[in-house]
Amino acid sequence: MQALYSTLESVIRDLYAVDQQPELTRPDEQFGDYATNVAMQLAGRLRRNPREVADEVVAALKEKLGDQVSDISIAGPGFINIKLSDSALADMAAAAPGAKPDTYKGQIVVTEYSDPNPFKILHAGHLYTSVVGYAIGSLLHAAGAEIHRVNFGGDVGLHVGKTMWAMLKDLGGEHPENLAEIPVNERSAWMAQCYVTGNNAYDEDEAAKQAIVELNKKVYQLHETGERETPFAQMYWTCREWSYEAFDEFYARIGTPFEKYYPESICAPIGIQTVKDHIKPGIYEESDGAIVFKGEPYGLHTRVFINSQGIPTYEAKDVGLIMLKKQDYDFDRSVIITDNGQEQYMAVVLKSIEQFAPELAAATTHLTHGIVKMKGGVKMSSRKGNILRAGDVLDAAAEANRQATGRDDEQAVLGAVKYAFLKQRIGPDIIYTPEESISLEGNSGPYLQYAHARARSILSKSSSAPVSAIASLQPGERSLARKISEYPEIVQQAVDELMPHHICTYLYELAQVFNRFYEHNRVVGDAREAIRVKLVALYADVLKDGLEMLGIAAPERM
RNA sequence: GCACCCGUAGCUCAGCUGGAUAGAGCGUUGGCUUGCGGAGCCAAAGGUCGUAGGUUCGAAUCCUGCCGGGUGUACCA
Repeated sequence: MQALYSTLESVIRDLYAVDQQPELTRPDEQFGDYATNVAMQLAGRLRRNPREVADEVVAALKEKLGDQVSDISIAGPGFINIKLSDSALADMAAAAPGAKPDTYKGQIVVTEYSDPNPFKILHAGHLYTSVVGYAIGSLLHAAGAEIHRVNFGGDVGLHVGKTMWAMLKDLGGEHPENLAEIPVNERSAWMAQCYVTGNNAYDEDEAAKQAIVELNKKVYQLHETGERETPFAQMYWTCREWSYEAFDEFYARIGTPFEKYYPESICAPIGIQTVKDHIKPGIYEESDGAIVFKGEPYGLHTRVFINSQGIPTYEAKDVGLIMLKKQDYDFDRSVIITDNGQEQYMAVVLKSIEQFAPELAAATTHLTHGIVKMKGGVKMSSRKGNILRAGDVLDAAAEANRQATGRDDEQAVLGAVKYAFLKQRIGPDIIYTPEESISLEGNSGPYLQYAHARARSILSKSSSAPVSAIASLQPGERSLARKISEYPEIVQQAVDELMPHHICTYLYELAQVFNRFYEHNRVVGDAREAIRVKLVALYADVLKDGLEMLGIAAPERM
């Protein structure tokens, strides 16, 4: 591919002495292996007939490529279609499984995603962003980056005040000893319920609202003073620990571990300091007792970084987080993945940082995804308690898998859920339908896992050594080789866009091509067994590589 | 009000750095019985790519207006 591209580029330079970036695409198989529209682009620039230009380019290409190609032809308004020789195509396929881009070679990249808040419950959205974030991290890693996966969450903030308020009510006051009565497996649910209760009280009861605001301040003070012994402090620290234990357990279960948690309490001091150090016109400014950044000059809006009570908002903590990440990792790039409700918010935060640390703002990428919605389009809110919990999603998938196969296969369950999330382009909302997400048929995770296991099974039945080089291919074999050879280009595209769904789309198409091949071509026992075993092995290797990059297991047997 | 995002088959989505007949899964209808794993394969039906213009040799893709849906917009996260 790369060689073909440079050849095409040099041919154009030699012929026309112009700097034209040619485009090489993978056309419909009937047209060839590669196609370029460069003749039509050049025709416009040179004011010539596109077919004539194409003729000249084709002649030069044939000259240079020699037996690398079996045919180069002109079609339609001036497309140049290139068909590789069988051996050249087979060589490309053979190199496909291990080929990786070097886009991020030598770079340190910090990825931050999932970001659940302690004292609240993990919902389907956290599951989604964990899966997607993990896959994006894998893409960066595959492209050569040294990757650090971190997680940011609010162990301080109004939601903690709300939860603590309801906890105090439920436990009859500051009685940390009563926490022992809550069964271990009910801790998360209890805290989630307290949050909902506290949130409702905050909205409906003025006295409760005042009390919650005070509790919020009190929690901040715990961090300032390091207090851990008072009954209130014991309650807070115990429940905070429960949250992180639950998070660890969850991430371990789904296979998306994190290297570090950045609690907001850690980010707050450095955030406040950074903001205060830059109180000057055009950066952070005092307004109505609060410290704000005015985004209007940049087409953005004004946001509060430190409120009039002196408490840092999420904005200041995010500033602190960015400073801390830089201190800890000295990254070349920081990738933050959140839902798209944060897009304009983050734009303000980054614009404010740009005013005093432009290089830091420039090295930060904010990727946003949609919200997980239930079928029917109802947005889930942990504030109201009508949420689909992360555990519920996995449990439903496990139950469906059990119904379908009569077995408990955690790998298939995770594969189903992860793939259902990953196959969709990152950006728009995700309409989550439990029944569909766990489907074992069609474009699904288990389909691909099964495809891989099946291919391995075929290989285990053959005693034939795969050929080292393939000289010629029959039509079905050629289609398979051609599809396999596309893999590196797909990975490159996924890396360039940081879009894992390209991998999903490709792997599914690959499996379809294979199944068609396999339907009509015997492998074990056939005269062409050595060649076909080679192709099946390459196919299985690409499936495995792709699935694992997505964070999906590729079992040998199912 | 202003800003941003989204409208492709009954449903869920690919395709969007402009290109050759708009693709897939699910669902619907009809085929594939003895062979390497049928979680499969083959076929049919189903689309004014929200809408009206514009740019272009060429527009689902780029630009503008409109319609419909969503999000954000100062002391929540």
